[in-house]
Amino acid sequence: MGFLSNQHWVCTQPFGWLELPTPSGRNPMLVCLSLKDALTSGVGGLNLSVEDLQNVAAQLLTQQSTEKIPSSEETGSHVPSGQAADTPVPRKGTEDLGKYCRKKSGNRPRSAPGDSQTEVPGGTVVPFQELGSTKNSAPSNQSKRRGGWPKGRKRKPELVDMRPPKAPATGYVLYLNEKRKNYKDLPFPEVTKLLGNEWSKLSLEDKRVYLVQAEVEKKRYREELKAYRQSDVYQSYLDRKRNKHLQENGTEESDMDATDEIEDEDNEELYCRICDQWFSSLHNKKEHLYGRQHLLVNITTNITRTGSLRCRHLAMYPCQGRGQSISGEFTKERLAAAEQEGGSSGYSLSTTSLDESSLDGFTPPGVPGGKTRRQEPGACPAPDMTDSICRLMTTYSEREREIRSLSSRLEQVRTKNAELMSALGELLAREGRLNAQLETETQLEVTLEQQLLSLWVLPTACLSSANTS
DNA sequence: CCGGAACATCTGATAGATCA
DNA sequence: TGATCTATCAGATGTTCCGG
Repeated sequence: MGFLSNQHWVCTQPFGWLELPTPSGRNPMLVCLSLKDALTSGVGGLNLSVEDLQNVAAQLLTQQSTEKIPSSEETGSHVPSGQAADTPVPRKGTEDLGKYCRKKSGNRPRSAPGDSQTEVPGGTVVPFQELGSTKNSAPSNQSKRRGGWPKGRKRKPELVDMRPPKAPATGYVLYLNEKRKNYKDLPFPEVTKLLGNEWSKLSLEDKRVYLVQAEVEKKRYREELKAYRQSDVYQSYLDRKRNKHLQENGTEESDMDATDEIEDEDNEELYCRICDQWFSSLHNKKEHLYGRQHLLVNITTNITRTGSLRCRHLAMYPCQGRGQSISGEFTKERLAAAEQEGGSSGYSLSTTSLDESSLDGFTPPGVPGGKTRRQEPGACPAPDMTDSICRLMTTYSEREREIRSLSSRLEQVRTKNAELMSALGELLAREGRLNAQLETETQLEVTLEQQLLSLWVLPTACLSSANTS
């Protein structure tokens, strides 16, 4: 959603506040616009110039980089005054939302899709509770306390002969393990906070090392789990359990657990071609598709192709979209449909979502079947648009470099500032000490002068008495 | 379908249960 | 009774499951 300010359109989704220059002559009314819409509904459809599009992208970049810099207040904000000055509700699909939810509810939120790791199912699905972990056997109303072993807990696992395989560590955990050594003197929660912060600031490229390791871990786990489930020990345990359930409830319990799905999970449906990531469920993948990370990857990796396709489209149908509502919501259904389409046609979601698919609803008069347009041969090259896209990309990278160098400069200045402040503190302390010393010595001087004076009194008295005698 | 709860990973200290 | 074992706690991230 967005609104029209004096000079700018301000929109909040999907990247937060985003300012667009107000096109001249546009009716100043409430306008619903997201960046995705701006991009997907076409420059022509929005009546936006190429410069406008560049502005949008530049702002997107700035905002993206701003979020990477810790002290965002110093880099300026797109949030209008009075808006969310204290604790704004983070957007869905961002890591901040996770922190917000945790803070608010004191509980753990769902994963942030944008930060999804390449997790594959089977991670924590062993029937742990039933098999032996005693964690869940604790009374639910038991108040939390530090340490100790609550009464009523079982001490030994039911399956002592064979333990289920250890669940695989995620990329984040692997990162924690490696970096934790560097902070041995800090308490555990402090280190976790620190490293959690670092992890969320890490680029995808930097995370990749750990994610790959996590993937190996996961494969190991899946193999071990499979072996575990096929073991005699486990089978006999299942039999015992089934019999027990039969005796207690009169019905046979299904021994199906999540590990049964292991064989089926290597499924293309769970793979995101754009981000090269696997997901453990369609649900997780869907969450990822709506997330910022996915969209940003889309934009950066496909904008060139998108530009050429779009300009081809616009060149063919120059009037398309003019005067249309720009509030076209980029619905989840459309995203999902676009992704499906991408799967079947070889196009990625990004390609479809950012160009053709989003225009499908705008079939120009007299052109039946919008989708057939994209196969239209002999489209015009529209070189000016391509140039603009190239310029946009250049601006993109220049801004990023600039922001990076400014960030590092800021860091240096801060360090220097801290050093100066510390030196100033020392000097002030020294000044205080010297002042105190001066005062002491002044007092001493006065005392000495008095003593000297009193010493002079005796000889003078003696001399005067001798003279008189 | 969505949101929330539960639980997994990591380390190390600690308290309480259990066993010889 | 002492030694040993194990849950719990801290915080962050990620996954899975379940109920509305």
